[in-house]
Amino acid sequence: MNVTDNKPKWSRRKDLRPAEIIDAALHVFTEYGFAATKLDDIAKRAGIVKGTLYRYYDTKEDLFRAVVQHTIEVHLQTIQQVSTNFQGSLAELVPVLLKYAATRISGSNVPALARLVISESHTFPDLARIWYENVVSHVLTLLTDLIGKAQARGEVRMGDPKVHAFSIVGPLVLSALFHEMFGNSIIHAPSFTALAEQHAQTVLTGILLDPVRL
Amino acid sequence: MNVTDNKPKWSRRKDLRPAEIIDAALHVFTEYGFAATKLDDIAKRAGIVKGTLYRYYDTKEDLFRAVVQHTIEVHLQTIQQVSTNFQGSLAELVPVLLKYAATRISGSNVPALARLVISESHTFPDLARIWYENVVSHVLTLLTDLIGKAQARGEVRMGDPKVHAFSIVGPLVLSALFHEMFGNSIIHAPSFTALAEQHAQTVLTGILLDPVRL
Amino acid sequence: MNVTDNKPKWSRRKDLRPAEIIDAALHVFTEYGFAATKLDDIAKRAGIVKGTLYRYYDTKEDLFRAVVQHTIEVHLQTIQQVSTNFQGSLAELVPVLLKYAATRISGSNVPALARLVISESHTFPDLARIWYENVVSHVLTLLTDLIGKAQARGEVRMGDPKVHAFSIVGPLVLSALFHEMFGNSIIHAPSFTALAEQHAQTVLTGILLDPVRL
Amino acid sequence: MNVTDNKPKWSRRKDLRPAEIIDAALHVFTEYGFAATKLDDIAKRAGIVKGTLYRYYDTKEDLFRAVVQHTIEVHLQTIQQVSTNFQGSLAELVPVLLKYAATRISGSNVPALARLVISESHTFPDLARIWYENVVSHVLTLLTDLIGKAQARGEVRMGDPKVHAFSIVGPLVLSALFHEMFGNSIIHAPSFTALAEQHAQTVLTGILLDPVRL
DNA sequence: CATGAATGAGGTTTCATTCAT
DNA sequence: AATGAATGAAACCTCATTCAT
Repeated sequence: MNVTDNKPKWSRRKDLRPAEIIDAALHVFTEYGFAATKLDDIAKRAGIVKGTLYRYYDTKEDLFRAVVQHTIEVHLQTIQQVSTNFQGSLAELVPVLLKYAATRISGSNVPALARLVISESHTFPDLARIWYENVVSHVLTLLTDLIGKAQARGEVRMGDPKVHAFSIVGPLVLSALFHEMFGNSIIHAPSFTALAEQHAQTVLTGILLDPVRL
Repeated sequence: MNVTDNKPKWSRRKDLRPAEIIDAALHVFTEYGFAATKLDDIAKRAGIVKGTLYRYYDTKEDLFRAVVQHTIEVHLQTIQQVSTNFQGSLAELVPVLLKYAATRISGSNVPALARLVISESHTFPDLARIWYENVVSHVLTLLTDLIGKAQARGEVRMGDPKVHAFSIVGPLVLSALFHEMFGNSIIHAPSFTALAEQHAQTVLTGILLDPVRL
Repeated sequence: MNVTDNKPKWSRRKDLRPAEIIDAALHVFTEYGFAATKLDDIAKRAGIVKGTLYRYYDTKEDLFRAVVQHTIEVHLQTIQQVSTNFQGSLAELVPVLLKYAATRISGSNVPALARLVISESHTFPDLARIWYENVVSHVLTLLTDLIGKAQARGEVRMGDPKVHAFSIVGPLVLSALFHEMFGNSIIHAPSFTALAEQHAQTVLTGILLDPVRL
Repeated sequence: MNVTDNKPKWSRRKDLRPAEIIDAALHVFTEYGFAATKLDDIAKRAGIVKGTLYRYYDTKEDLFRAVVQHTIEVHLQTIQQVSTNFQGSLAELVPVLLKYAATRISGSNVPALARLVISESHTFPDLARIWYENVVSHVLTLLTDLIGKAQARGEVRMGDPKVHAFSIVGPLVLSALFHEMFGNSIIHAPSFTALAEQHAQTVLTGILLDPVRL
């Protein structure tokens, strides 16, 4: 409501924080996980020495939290723009959203960050919650709202809107997980865009009551 | 003090130890991840001392591999039975399979193990491959084969069978991931069984050419 | 308590540390041997803590090699000076060389180092080779060259020059070994200088064809 | 003097002690040294398990002492026979003794044992003393006695008989040390027998006042 | 501010020794 | 008498953190 208070409270002085450190740390943390990451490696990658890290972050844990929160924050803007600006029916949104997500996922660090948050969700449950509240819930709320309205208009089959939302995004998440775990060389998972297109048609056919025009 | 207090300091249980160690190690590894797990904790949980671990596993890494492989092997039997014994159409299989998976997932350690393999897939790519070959590929192959045959009979819409398979199982995997990451207390994700039922109808409607009877 | 007690916990002495560590390590290694030496003892003797050792040497083995090589290098200069500068006949060299060696041996760490290299020659054959090439072969080559020339001039009896060299230095080496093994308290081995003098006369008489002037 | 008390007091129940253990232990101890030797390796080599060793020796140290003492004891008989039976002049003894020693050294475990005793002489000074009293002193006493008598008869030059003894045996000891440290492959040390023969002539020429007949 | 030498707690691993079988 | 599973006390080594420079 307050114009000056629409940013999440976990956002911190990003102005002073050298982006090099966050970048380096994100890379190393996603590569090795929290416990196996050495501050020396982060420092080396950031072009500084270990001791200098302590000018910016008091502990390894602080740095880790900052990395996750900062990276989320960056993507948060995109998510919020999409979710607030979009005005349209579910049938219009789903293909666009899946396609958009598919193109954004390729080459981004979102899947790697997601894997990191998954990995450390037991050790850092607060980060899991931040991830949920700032990333997951936005997408789910956008979808469930649309689904609920469409159900009220008689356009979408009955059923838990949340389940429908899972039906929509689940396959794409699974695909991202595949690429993260097995890479491109090990298995032949469907490409993000191919999956987005085909699954959009499938799931819309599955949930719309009158999917004639798809 | 007590004359009858002649209980031994320890007992020899060579045959039972491995299972007890694997159990304890699975618990601690899934709780803390590979790097943050202390062998002392595993030993304590297994009711032995640290040194005894080394009679059974040469290194921490060996123990970790044994835990993952052993746990996979246990579930492998179930997976193979289901995938080899099932004979039926896709329309019959999907609801049964999703429901079966949903009930098996609850209270099992499969999601925790999956999370562990996801977490360590960069550090132990060979384990990721084992997971893929023994768990993932069985399910995918079962589904893509059925889908391909159904497409040949004109029962299922065209499209990459692998994408269809992702459309089928993706939401359930996402649901399991939710419960692993956020637990039951933090968010209200749909229950496994509710999701399985509703999504089965959705996805079958979405891919079958003549889903009248669903 | 004391207001003026602001002495630092430690000081940085990067340039001095290696020598101090080598000194301490040489002492402890020669006292206990490689395997029985504890890095804690070396660190304590060097006035640092165990972890600091690893800023300078990656492993215990690396430190050991450095100790041996460094100590050899120090004495190498002396050996090379003597062997290259000396110009004279065998009859002149032998008494001087033995006497010089006898005085240098007393109170030096050469016998202790030799004992160490002997002890670990099976575990570190490369160090045995370094010892041979840098210490032993210099002396042997110097002697065998002189002996060969003297034989060519008809001054020295026929026979393998290498055996003659052994005849010259063997007793002094044995004497050093005695002092290392049994110390001064246990047995009454001849003093280095007495042995050097008497044996020089003996061996020269033994190998020279015309030892009138001895 | 007492007929029933002419064996050294450190000789222990060799009757009950399995020779296999001593043999195995001697091999492993001489290969790795005391500290780096694992009882498991000794046991494996002896065809038993580690626990069984403790039926015969209370500690690793006890076993080590037994190995050294037993091996010394075996060679002691030879030494005593030679030193007590030999009756002759120094000029007769030296070539025979050196040649005999040279042939016995090749292929025997005496040099290896000597290296072991040298290595551990700081850790086990009592064993160094046993070695001295039972091996070294016998040879030295034999030689110094003969030298002293020969000097009294005017056959041998003046000088400390002990130094003369060192002049006699030093080169052979050095040669044995060479073979132990560097092996046959690394360097070309003189053969034991060649050295024994040539050095015998050298040293006798060196110390005899009238070495015409050599 | 930045550096990097130094710390010290803690982890994995080894192995002599014990003891139930 | 023999076994070998189990112990537990170190040992080597790592690395987040501190602090003199």
